[in-house]
Amino acid sequence: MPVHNADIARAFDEIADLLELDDANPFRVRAYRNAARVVGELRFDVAQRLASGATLPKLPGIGPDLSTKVREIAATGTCALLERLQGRAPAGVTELLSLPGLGPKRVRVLWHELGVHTVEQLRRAASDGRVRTLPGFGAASEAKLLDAASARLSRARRFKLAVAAQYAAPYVAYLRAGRGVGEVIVAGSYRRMKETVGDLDVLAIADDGGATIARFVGYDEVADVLARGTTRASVVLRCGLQVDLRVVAKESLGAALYYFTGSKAHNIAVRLIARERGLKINEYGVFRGTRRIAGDTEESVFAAIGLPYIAPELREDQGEIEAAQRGELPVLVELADLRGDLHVHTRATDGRDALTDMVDAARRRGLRYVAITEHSRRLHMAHGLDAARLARQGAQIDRLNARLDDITVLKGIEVDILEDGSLDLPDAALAKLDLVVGAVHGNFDLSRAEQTARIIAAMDRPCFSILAHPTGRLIDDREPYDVDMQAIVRKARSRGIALELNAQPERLDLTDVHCRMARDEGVLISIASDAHAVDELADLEFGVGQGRRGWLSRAHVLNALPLPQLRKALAATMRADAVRGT
DNA sequence: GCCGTTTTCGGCCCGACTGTTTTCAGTCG
Repeated sequence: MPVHNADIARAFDEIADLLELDDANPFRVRAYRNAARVVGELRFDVAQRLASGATLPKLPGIGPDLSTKVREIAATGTCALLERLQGRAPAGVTELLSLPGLGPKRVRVLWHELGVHTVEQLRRAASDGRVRTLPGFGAASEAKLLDAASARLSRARRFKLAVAAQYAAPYVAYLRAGRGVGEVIVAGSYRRMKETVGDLDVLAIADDGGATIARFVGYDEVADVLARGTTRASVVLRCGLQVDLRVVAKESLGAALYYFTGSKAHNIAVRLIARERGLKINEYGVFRGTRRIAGDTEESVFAAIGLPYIAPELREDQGEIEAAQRGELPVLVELADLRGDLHVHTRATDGRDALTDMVDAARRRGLRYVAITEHSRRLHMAHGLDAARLARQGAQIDRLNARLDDITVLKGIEVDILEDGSLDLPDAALAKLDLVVGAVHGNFDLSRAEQTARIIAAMDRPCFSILAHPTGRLIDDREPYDVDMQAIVRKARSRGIALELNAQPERLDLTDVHCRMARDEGVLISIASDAHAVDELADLEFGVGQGRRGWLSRAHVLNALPLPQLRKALAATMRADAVRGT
């Protein structure tokens, strides 16, 4: 069973949890948490690299001891310390730590005094009235824990970014309409464009904090008020999404925005830099002693500690601070940089809108080209195209192009990569197209070696331009298939193939980590909507957000190329001369 | 457990809210 970075990260996180329950030195706990984060966000597979005989580079915060444990876990899936700690604690107890209102101290009391170590046991103990008898607990805590345990047993914990956006936008508009309310901004992981968010962190500038808080908790979607002070409040909406509001003074907006955008790891790293300069950063500003020297804008916060502005999507402590210090921050791609969309469906297969409507919608969004890429015949459910229908659609596109002057329709296909690595349509049919987007839509459960070989075989076909949604994952719904992304990236580079960053909010596939891996290897990314309806072209926004998290500049994005250069790049992937019978 | 042009020891980011331990610990972001 191969061990992946996520497994190593999980092991470190569990060690940290168990150490906390053991009342260990909090800085030791932090070291394990940091190690979990660092390993989890690496752009290469640790176990694979070690197995190949290579050594690990020095990783920040991972010293001799943790580095030994990384190797131990990579080889065995666990380590002696973890097993020893697990032997001392009942299974499931660490999950209690993730419930709101429970930290190590209180979990320890629940466990030692009541024998409670699972969420279900906690729910029972809280509903029986046993929790309130414990030292440090009362009736109020008991009720909150009952709610938290019941909620955990019944609902999902994180919201996809696009779903959170549907709740955020009207709530923000409602808050803005309040008397004396100025700017209202959603910070946190939402602003960093993370693919899922656990809650919304909202900042509001307001004259009267109390009135704004009152308006906030009075919103008609609010199901529960978790906390309510003079400058902060927390609520849960009926959909289960938690929203936190902070009311800040106008002159502190930059500092507050910076502080509450995070990430936590980024903030901690930057505050260390500030401290080395004799400065203190908090949500009110940047201070030298008691004197406030910056904080009205985020730019002023960065400037005060000698850094250029770092875009929110980069703030993960993944090298952006060092890059900023060296003056080497990337200029990130923007939605306006996209000149086209290279993955779009129509009613001919499983899309909902007609070819002309999709093209018109793309044109209205300012795109200069759009590729029609229907499913191929294997996907019966989607009424996939065979060679004859594909040819007929090609003729239709020719006629359409003849009367369009401000957008070009490209002929493409989203062809299925079959289990043996062959493609679902004959090379001769593919060779007539402008581009071929290849995709895995079945046989997800092949072994890593088989899946990798299958996809690489497909990429070796004469006509193959872009690998669609390269890991096949559906966020919270389907795990990515097991594939050696490093090998895929290398193959893409050698053949001039681009990898797709599928912008559908439930896919966002590539991940940010893989995006950056591809970028570092010089592989172009196609940020594509995979739209099945006119409205879904707007999903490009989420793809761009993910791409920015993956450090992409315009130069790394295939569909940021002007049409002539795009055609040139695509032509190199369509080796029609290698196809017989054309 | 990590780290080092103030350091190989003694530090390790910072403030608000809650509930309950009547002066603050625990938790959270």
